[in-house]
Amino acid sequence: MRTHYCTDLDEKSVGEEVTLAGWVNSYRDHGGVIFIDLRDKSGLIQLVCDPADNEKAHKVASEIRDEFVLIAKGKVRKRGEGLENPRLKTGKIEVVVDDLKIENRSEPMPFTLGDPNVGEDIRLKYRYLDLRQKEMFETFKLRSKAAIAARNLLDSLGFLEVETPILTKSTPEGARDYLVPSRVHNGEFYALPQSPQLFKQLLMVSGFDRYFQIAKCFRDEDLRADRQPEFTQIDVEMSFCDQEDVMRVAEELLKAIFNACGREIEIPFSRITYKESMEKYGNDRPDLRFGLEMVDVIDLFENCDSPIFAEIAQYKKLNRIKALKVPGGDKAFSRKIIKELESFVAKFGAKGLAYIQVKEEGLKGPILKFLSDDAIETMKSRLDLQVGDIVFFGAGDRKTVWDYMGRLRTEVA
RNA sequence: GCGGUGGUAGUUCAGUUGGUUAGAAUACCGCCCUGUCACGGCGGGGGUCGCGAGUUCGAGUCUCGUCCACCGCGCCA
Repeated sequence: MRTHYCTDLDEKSVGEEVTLAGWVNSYRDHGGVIFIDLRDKSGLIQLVCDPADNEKAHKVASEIRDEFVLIAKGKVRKRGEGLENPRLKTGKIEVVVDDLKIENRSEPMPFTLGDPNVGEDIRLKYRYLDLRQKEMFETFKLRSKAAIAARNLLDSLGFLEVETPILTKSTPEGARDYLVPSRVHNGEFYALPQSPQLFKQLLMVSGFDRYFQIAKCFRDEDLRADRQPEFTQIDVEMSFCDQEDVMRVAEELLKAIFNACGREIEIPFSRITYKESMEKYGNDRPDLRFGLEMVDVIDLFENCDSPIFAEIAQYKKLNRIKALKVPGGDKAFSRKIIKELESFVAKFGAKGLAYIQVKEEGLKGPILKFLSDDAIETMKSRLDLQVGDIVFFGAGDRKTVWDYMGRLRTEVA
């Protein structure tokens, strides 16, 4: 029935009789000629219904509204001079319709496709409409490609794909289990797996050696913008291996997945120790797309005139005083923004947020008066301060300082 | 569980200090329009202002309660 997808056609198709099927993306009724942008999974093409060409098709076309489902038979024609649409992949051609069938009519749309401001609740309510959008289809396609690439790569490395049960016994980890009542065992419940670890030992001791699964995981915890209660995890397990083996498999896997999605990445990845990551970035999954490394300055406060800072500087193992220089930050951050950053870090246990501004006329900030001239000079060179910079300071026990300074780092980035 | 923000037309939003008949864009309906591609022109319909109380001569607007949504914290590897 259908002979082509919309974007299969191009200038080479001119003159061909084709049958297309799809949805009305938009229509323009000029009273005489009617234009229809027809959409299928491949993209758009313009249909033309001119009463001079075919009166019957034009009459059908005059009833058309957005999102009607059509089957259109017609001939591919090159568009005239100046009538081309460079924004369309098929913009140099159009299809002159000589037989138009309305397969299905559509109610008016409850929301505008492609409008990025439409709330997610309404999009989910009309999921079948939402999924018509190209971006939605591309997302599914990307996911499919990633999953297939992961399977192929792991298969090539000798991993066996397994599936483990969903209805299982609760294995108390950190997260709450989702529970499913059992009909057979009255009053008892199955738990849905938080992750598929439960069956690891069973397979490993049985000598399966290497296996993986692309597994659904369930955690009955509150959501975040980037966190769902139900998600998919690639679980890879291997026997008789060391850290290096595990990292190599992970790198190969990520390379294969990114490659399948059209991105080249370099392996091996750069590696830093846990300690270095915590000291410079304040967490164990640092965002390395920007610098903004925190710098240790605890030694400079050792004999300073502030009892609070001096006290903290006494215990170098447990405490930290970290400086975070934001180049050009003095100009970029208004008083108000700095206030907001202060209350931002306060949420994570910061007692305050000291800072030093680097002005034309010199350094400015309330903590300068506590520091010796020597310490200030050392600070200048250690942080390589330039006019226009701002430096934030976090002081206290190391876990707290790492946490809020690390969060501050990504917040200001 | 806690905090912040929001809820007004199908959708996205505006609505002044509490004051006449609650607006715009888009969508929808009707008429007109033969080269548009976000087509255009004219006209029209469409509202439990989340819900419930309260203050007031008068509430979309103020107060309290409640429900829902989003964002964050707690929680969550």
